[in-house]
Amino acid sequence: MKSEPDAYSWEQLLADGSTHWDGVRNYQARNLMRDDMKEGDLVLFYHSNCKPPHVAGVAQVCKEGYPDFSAWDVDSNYYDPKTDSEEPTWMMVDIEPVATLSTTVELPDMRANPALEGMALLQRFQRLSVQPVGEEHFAEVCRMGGLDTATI
DNA sequence: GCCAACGTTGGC
DNA sequence: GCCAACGTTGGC
Repeated sequence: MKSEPDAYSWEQLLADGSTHWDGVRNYQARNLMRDDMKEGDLVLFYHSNCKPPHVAGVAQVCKEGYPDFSAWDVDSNYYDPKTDSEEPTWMMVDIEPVATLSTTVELPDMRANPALEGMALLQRFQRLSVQPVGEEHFAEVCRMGGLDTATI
């Protein structure tokens, strides 16, 4: 899951203890959160649009897909007037931190690692803010960050 | 700051 | 229903 650190950072998640992943307004990302993400699923928390972009920590899903109520909150930045609470269009999950990587894993290093070939994040112009990660890629990113997935 | 990709919007 | 215009994302 991607977040711009200025908007919502890993440090903020640590401080909050958990968060609603609200504001996703893309159908593909919505479908992943609604259909595929299950409680306990691990998540790479990625800081985008910063120098360099990097994975900062591992989180997990602590609440499965449910309506993103910010869509019908007129005061929210994510207000979507075309949707209503009767038939919610947008869904979110809640996540909580599991482990901070001892060293952040930077995008250029990920690109340089042949073991991560094919990872969605590394595809050119991959803008999706929620993406699936294969188990082996996940473990490799953790390893690069000094975290042994077996200990999670 | 640039710009490619891609999703969305709206005129026709 | 097509497609041009426009906005957003996000690496570089």
